[in-house]
Amino acid sequence: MGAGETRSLIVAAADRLFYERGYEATSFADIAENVGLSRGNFYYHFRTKDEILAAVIGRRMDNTRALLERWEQDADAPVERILRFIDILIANRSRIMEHGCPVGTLCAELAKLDHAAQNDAAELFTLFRDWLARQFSSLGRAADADALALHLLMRSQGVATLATAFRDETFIRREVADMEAWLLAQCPAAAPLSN
Amino acid sequence: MGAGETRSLIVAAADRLFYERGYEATSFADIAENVGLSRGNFYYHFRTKDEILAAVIGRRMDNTRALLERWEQDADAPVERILRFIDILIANRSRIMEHGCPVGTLCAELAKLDHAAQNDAAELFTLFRDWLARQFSSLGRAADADALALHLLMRSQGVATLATAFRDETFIRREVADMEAWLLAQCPAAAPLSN
DNA sequence: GTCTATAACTTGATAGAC
DNA sequence: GTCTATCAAGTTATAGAC
Repeated sequence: MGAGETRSLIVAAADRLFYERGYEATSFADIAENVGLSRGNFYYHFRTKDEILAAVIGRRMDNTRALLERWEQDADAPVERILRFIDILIANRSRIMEHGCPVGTLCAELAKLDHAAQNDAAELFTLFRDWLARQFSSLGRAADADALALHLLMRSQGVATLATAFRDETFIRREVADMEAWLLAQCPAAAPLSN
Repeated sequence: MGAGETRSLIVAAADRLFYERGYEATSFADIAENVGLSRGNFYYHFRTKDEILAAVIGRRMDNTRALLERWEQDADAPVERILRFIDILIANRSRIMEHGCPVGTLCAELAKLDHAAQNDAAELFTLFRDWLARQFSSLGRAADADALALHLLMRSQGVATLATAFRDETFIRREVADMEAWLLAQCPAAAPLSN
């Protein structure tokens, strides 16, 4: 097994464990055991825990960029694209009820640890924020596109947090329906006579 | 110094540290040092970390009940009372931008640790949920009072999470204004002719 | 009720053999 | 590139003197 491949396995395992258990609660031993490596060998690939975290954030950045690109290719209409974003609350509901949103919970934990990488983690939010803002701009809401993007991000984070606390799938579905109704109400094309 | 008093000091210190640094990242040594106690003596008051967590959650439950009672006494109108709830995002904005919401972040962390006390922590949310639902009921929205309460809780959680990630006070104030507008729109008295 | 001393273990991290 | 052996420091937790 090549070094690059082993490194990828380590980052993938760390990504999953950081999400499921949290960054602080995940030890080198946990990750090494998960990959089937000895603790000693682990340090050949990553010298510090901060290095693994940086690699995990980088991996999530790549995956998120790929996801947003896919949404953009799969749907032409901005509203359809934004609906894809909203739908992740439904698609990932089980994991969200168990472990929350991967981005929101990582940012919250790093903020408490006053970790140097907290701004890098927030960049994951920025990817969604800018992508959503571009969709709202295409929708004819260029003036407040960023505020609309943040509002939608805010809702998804609130839903994820309460879904984790109450483990209530009905709540998720109700709020998703409310978000979709809100989205359609934001579309100027829905009220052509008012222009 | 009596045992009860020392115990109170420990719980108060743990409450603050759990909020600022997180439960997992706070050690017995941190708490003991904060209170000015030796590590050994600490175990006279609390035998396990779970016991401290239970005491901290109990303290927060008491403080929350007192807070909700105060809001109820300070304002007679349900709308006014709900506005008090929304206002904590403004009043506590600095600490929220640094450490998030004390309830949301604790629930998220305990969920990841799969901790036995995660349901007890969620009861903190339930206090707000039931109190808000009572206010919405008084407002003439008995039919969907619980859904409205959860919606408002959801928004406050979303705002807290993004405020921590982006450290953006303007965002908080904009979303609070939006929440207040939403609240007034929910009030049936605002549209008497439609009844 | 408070302290020191210490046990038993896990943590992140290193050195060096293969 | 992978391993074993090992390190110092930190973790929860206990025993026993004062």
